[in-house]
Amino acid sequence: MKLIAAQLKSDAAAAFNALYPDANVKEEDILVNETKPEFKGDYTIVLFPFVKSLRLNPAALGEAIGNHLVQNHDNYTHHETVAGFLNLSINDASWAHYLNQFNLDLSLKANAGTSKKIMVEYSSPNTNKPLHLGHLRNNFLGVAVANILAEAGNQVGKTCVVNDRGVHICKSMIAWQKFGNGATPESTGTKGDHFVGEYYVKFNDAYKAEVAALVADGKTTEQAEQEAPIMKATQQMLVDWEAGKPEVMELWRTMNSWVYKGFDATYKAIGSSFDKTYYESNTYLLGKDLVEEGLQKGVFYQKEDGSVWIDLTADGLDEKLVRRRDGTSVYITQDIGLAVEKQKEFNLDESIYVVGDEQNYHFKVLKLICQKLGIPGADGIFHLSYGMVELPSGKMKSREGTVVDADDLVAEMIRLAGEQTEAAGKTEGFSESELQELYETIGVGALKFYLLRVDPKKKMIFDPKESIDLHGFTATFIQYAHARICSLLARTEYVKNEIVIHTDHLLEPEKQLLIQQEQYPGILAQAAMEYNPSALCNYTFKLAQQFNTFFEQCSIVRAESEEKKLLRQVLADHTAKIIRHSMNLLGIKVPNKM
RNA sequence: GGUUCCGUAGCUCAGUUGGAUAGAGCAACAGCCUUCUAAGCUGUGGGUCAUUGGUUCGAAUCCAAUCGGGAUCACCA
Repeated sequence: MKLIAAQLKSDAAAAFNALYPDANVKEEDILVNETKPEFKGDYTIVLFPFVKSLRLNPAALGEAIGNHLVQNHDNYTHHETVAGFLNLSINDASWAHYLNQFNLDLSLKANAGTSKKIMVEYSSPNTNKPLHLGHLRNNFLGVAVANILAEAGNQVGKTCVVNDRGVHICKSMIAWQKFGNGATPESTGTKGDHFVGEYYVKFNDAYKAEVAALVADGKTTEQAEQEAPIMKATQQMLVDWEAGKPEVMELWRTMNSWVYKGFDATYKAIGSSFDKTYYESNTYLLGKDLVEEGLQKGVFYQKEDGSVWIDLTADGLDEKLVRRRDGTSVYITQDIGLAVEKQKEFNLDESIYVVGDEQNYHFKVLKLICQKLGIPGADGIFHLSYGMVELPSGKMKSREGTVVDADDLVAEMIRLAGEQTEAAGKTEGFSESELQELYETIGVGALKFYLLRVDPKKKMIFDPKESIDLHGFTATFIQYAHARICSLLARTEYVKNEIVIHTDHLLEPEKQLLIQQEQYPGILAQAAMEYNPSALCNYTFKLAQQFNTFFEQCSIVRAESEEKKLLRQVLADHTAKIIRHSMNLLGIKVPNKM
């Protein structure tokens, strides 16, 4: 089935070519907009692009094309050219036809662009501290983008690379050895990732104290930082870990297992899941062979001290180290190795990395090196770069204790959702467990929407006061519209049936809602093409807004006729279906009543 | 300093491959519940689209310069 706007494009192209055979106008040359409310019409064709080549003034051209369309097609009833814009009115029968044909799955499939094999990597936690606000944006983006790409016809997997080794992990291990006295998450009643995070903080406190003491003894700060016993012990532990020393390995496994238990709970609460998890402890040695290979191919070169480099100055970048003097590999080398590994395992057309924009340079380099090495799938590497989340007071800084913890934030949002629901007196008819579910739906939904509604590429400000607002441009607003529709359809005994909807003249709110609904497949395709969930947020909010206007002005209970009643029920039903569909892609639940 | 991203209403953000009088939400103000859920609706005020120049029928959008801000340029990850 063809959407009305798409049909208009092809009809208009045909009209151009019939009237001006030399023009050779293609469908994609034609720009169709929704007609602005102050003008008569539903859709608008922009004439300016053709004015010059056809040597006609806009008014004459609009008149000619408009006449041709109205005379040759039943579905255009009226045209009017205003300053180079050809406004066309669509006849009600066409809208009725669209409504009867409405099938979300079919129309989306018809619009599906690609069918690639895609892997989305996101979340990338460290096992020395709990997830924070920045991780939330990352996770929400990862899930939403994966969902959207899958809906657009691709085969999509989700993966997570856990940073479970390294000096920072050893820090919390050392601190636990020193100060833990055998405490566990169970013994202290603390969530595992928070428990381990506390020892990471304890490490830093102890380290700071040791450094201060050494400086008081007359050492320079630099010396003190190097010689502090706790730091030395940490470095020794890393060496022991790499050597596989049993007691270190056991402590490492135990503490990581605490963290994973904590992460699982967080992921469950925010709806994140993965098809495959990579652990850096397994992948950090990958890529070593590739250095040799690169040397042989002449992609890399060796300096006198033995370190290995790649020269990217011809590509406008710098020289980049890929293997240290001592023969150990660096971060980027592991990433190249992992890219190869992923490719072997999944044979991807596209490998997406959801990673903050502070790593733009890193991923440019990664892709370039992979391409130069001729690694399969290198061209499909795509860094989905997103901006940092900042607070109104500025950046989050762990040193200043301004990092917003993910679990705390989720809990607070749910609590506030409950508080506001009760304050609004909307708890009647719910069981205790239903209420709990509703609060989660509202609280978590609000948080997700708040973080997803901004263009991923842009940095954003997280204003706690604003984020808990459940009015206006929020998930709650959309959820509320959905709940209203559900209760409305139940109350007015909506029975879907096959009768032809005879629309006697559509009212403005009805038509506006229709036009809005018709945009959905295009918006979804755009969101997939741009890897941009915020396009869905903006659209869905606009749709809900449009519905609310319609809801105020077009009564179903007191509809003028049975046809009108059914028409409005169908419009409401379709609105709810689109809301459910799009919110589901965003990872946001919608309640049937609230 | 090199590279790169950004600058739109008091605040947070939209603004399609350049198109009509630059739009939402929040905040402020004024209305609307004996009628389908008021977490809603309607209305008012609020703009040098950082600045200057250029490209053209037409610029928030493209180009250049300037000002202001962020990120990055580790034998860290």
